Amino acid sequence: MGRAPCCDKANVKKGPWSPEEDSKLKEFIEKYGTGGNWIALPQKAGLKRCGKSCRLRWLNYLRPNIKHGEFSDEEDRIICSLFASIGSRWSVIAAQLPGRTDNDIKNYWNTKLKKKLMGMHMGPPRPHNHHKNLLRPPPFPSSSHHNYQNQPLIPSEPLSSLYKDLRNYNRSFLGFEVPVPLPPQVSLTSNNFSNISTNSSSIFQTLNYPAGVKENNNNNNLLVFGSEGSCSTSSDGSCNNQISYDYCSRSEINNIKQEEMGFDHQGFMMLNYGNQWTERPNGFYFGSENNTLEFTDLDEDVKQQLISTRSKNNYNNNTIINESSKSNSLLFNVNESKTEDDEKVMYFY
DNA sequence: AATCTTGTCAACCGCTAAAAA
DNA sequence: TTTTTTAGCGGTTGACAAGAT
Repeated sequence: MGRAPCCDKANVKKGPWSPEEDSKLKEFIEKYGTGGNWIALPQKAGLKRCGKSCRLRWLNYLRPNIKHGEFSDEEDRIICSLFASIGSRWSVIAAQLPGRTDNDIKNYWNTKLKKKLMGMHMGPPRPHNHHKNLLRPPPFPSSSHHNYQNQPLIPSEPLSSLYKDLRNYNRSFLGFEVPVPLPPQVSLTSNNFSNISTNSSSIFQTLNYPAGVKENNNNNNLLVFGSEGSCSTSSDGSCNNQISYDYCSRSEINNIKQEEMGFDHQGFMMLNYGNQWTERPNGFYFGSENNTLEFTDLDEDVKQQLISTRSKNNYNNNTIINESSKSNSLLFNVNESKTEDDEKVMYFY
């Protein structure tokens, strides 16, 4: 037989914590610690709460050195960089931000940061009926009681050439062209993945270049970051918002059709140019020139996590790789570059 | 002023891997 | 070895606040 049940589910309090409960929990843990056993703790501390609830309350709110309030630009940058590289692994991201909890970062990303980035790339609404049949409202947030139907999701001028191309395919695409130089001589397999940490300084680049990508110095790559626009709508009207990205060459884009992609896209973008978050010629930017997240700056355990995640994947040519089986995680749609003459284009949806 | 819409965030839910019996 | 629970994680909910109409 297994363990005894943790608590009498019918007899535990739920909902917001009172100040009295908070002080009971805080005092108990400060005096006796958790003892590595959250299940036994509430009874010992005189709380009618589930151990799980106590743990969450302590970790997210009561424990010392928790930072509340505004996130700094530096924190924004780290969150965005890591999210771009590893997706919604909030605990890993939180490990890089002392005093911040995974819950906090998750909430911040979902309610503010995502929109903040979006806002940087969305200009004023176009004239009435312009591209009426093409543009869609933003797909997030997923919460069913929100209604974004009337908000514009239209890029600033000039539209990227890619966007114009894709109009021909009647796709709902919002993206921007950005020069993203490829690192020199990236030629990866799952076996030598770890080698790249010495070749490429930015984790953004380090983790995104698929196997077989060759050197490219024309600085004409595209990185787009955002949400899936096809937005499978459930019965209650909510959307599943999947952040994902694509990598492919421009010649592939010119031939691509919506059905072949499997989904259409709406996106916003962050980019990394010359190993730095940098300004785009038309004026929008994220981060600053001397303010980049280096792979080598990361904790060893984070590096290992990133590497092991990547190593699990199969890098055969022209395969679609799911980075994680969990919902709302990054979806890798990796297409091998065809020739060295192709312009390499990286999309980040 | 009343009502409706949208934003925020603490807390809960459900899943998975690991641990315990 | 099998069964059951726990710990930890990420996704989602819902109460409340703030803003818009």
